Amino acid sequence: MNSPQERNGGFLPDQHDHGDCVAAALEDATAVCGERGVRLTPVRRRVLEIIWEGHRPLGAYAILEVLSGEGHSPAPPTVYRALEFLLTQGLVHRLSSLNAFVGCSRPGRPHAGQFLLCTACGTAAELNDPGIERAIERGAAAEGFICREHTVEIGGLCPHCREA
Amino acid sequence: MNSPQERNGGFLPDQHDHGDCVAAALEDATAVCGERGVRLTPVRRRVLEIIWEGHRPLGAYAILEVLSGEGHSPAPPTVYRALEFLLTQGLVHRLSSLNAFVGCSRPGRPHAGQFLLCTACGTAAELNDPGIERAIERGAAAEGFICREHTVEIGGLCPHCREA
DNA sequence: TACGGTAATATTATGATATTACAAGACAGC
DNA sequence: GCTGTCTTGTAATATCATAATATTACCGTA
Repeated sequence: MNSPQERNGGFLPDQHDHGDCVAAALEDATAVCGERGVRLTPVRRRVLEIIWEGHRPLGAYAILEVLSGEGHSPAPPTVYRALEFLLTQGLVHRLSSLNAFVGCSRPGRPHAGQFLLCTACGTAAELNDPGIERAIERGAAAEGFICREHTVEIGGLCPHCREA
Repeated sequence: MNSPQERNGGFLPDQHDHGDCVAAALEDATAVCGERGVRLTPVRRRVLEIIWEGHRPLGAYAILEVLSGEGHSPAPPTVYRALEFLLTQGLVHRLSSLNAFVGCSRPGRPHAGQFLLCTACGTAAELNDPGIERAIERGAAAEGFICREHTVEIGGLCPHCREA
């Protein structure tokens, strides 16, 4: 298995073995939580799994709906709490331009990341591009601004959809 | 007066003549709308003015509240419609990380921009930094992604607040 | 196995943001 | 002044998120 730091955050072929993605993500999450002594409870684990079931960002209420179809119908705060936990642990990212959540492809330590969002098929890819980070840092510094966090979300067409 | 392309989007001194900012923004907006044959109606003009009354992003319901204090109490759709018009004409920007709107310091043609958002005082500055845009373009291209639009919102401390 | 402490979840309600659908009014061009 | 179009008003509702409080599960201790 890949270490958490190396997992592919890019666009994958349609036919990739997605079960592996989910399994690897859960394995990483279990490891990370274990190291930190925090608990990946059933709700948290299931929410993470639901998010990983597609490579596309999912809204909190979509997650809620999946859970409701499983005999277990939590109220919004339960899902939001699970999401908050996963965000804090750096296991998922929140995309503010979509009000949605996506699995982190490089769990281990919280980080900002940059996201490519395909407007045609809805899939997302995560970058952690030092060039972008440097450019932002430099642009901010030129205004005398101290950068603490950033949101970078790029809409467009993924490699699969650009052809269609 | 500055041309629309040249207006300062950065952090201004506290004591700058803010009346001039507002006046200039409205003048630009009037010119831009005139050229395009679209109507800067009283509601639209007033919403733009309210947004420009501070250099900090304002939520739709905050705008609504200001309007309500003026004897004129429109419902949310009126404000959202005015905002949509202003967005379309490139006169304001929407900041998704804040669910708020801020005046565009470079009206004339719609563009994405990058935003520095001070978490201490709430002011915003607009960049249009070719370095950031190039870095994003390059990062996206490396994944085979065609970039159509981007959201870049940077949280941190503005020059005034970094000292306090 | 009872106890107390802590973390997690459930429940209820509400706040905040945004949109839909349709009716009524204002305006420009003829 | 008509006529068609653009704009605004109005009511209802959808969507996203959190507050406040209560309850339950789990853990260590004895």
